[in-house]
Amino acid sequence: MTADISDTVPREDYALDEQIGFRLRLALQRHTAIFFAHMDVGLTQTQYAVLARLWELGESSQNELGRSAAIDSATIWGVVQRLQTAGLVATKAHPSDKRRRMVSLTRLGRDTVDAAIAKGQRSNEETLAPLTATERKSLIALLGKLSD
Amino acid sequence: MTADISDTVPREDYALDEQIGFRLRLALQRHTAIFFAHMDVGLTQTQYAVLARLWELGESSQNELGRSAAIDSATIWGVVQRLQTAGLVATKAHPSDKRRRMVSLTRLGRDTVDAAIAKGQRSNEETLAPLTATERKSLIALLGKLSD
DNA sequence: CGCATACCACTTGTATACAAGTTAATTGAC
DNA sequence: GTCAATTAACTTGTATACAAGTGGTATGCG
Repeated sequence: MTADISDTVPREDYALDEQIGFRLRLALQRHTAIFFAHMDVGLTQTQYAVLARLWELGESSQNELGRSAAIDSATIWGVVQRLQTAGLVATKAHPSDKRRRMVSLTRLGRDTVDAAIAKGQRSNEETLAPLTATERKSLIALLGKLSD
Repeated sequence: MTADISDTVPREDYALDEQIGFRLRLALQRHTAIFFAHMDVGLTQTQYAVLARLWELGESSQNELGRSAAIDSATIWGVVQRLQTAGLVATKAHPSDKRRRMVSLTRLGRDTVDAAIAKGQRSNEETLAPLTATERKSLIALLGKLSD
């Protein structure tokens, strides 16, 4: 009669600090602070992601754009609104599909994202600064496995 | 006269998909979905983190509790309010420091967190399922290096 | 063709997240 | 002991994030 090993493991050690959700939140939190410090143009990470995708994709519908940046349709609506108010994107009706709202970069949006991408890369570098090149690749790969 | 190598790297490859912030957001997003699927008691990740810390720390002041779970004072206020409304925590004045609001688990809160910790661990397992045991340790360690 | 199904934009409601600032209480330097 | 600096709780405002649902539009299948 041996006790189940699980009875001997102090549960409190695993309640929070070793949980992936908490660790991810801490890491993202630190990156968020670094990102804002670099992004003097006033873009949030979400807005940056949308502009970067738009820069890659060219014109696309609002929901399609949201999906490509992992932003649901309720959230992308507000993001596009604010980017439009800021003059960074323009919207127009789709020529044949009346449901679709096509979003594209304005000239100002292109200039902004041109500068922002360099800043995004620098914040990326700073966030990853504690890691070696090998560790960075490893981390990116492991995160990729989690969300693919 | 050779061109700078940086001029030849296609910038778009690094605009978003290879950036740590975006990867962290995707991974956390997937974990959030898994967490909610397991957490049938209606706790959010933040509420879970606060209850788990309270369970570890015992009674503590509101801001102290927030700091221990990496939640700023504006956010912890609302979290504690909602937990109190749900009857999971109780608050009282600090005996000597009139500024402090002491937060503690109620009996219901203890029972809830007892059950929730097991669910949190299962969601942790499911999120990490794509990784081997070695990879899991590696990921946790790398994330730790980013936010320590 | 006609209709069930799916999709798009949008809305509502709840819950973080964080900057910036207010008020009351405490503390440390002198 | 006094006062400047700090801290705790709270407030306001902005920006995600996501569930759930609405209404208009498109589409595929019988």
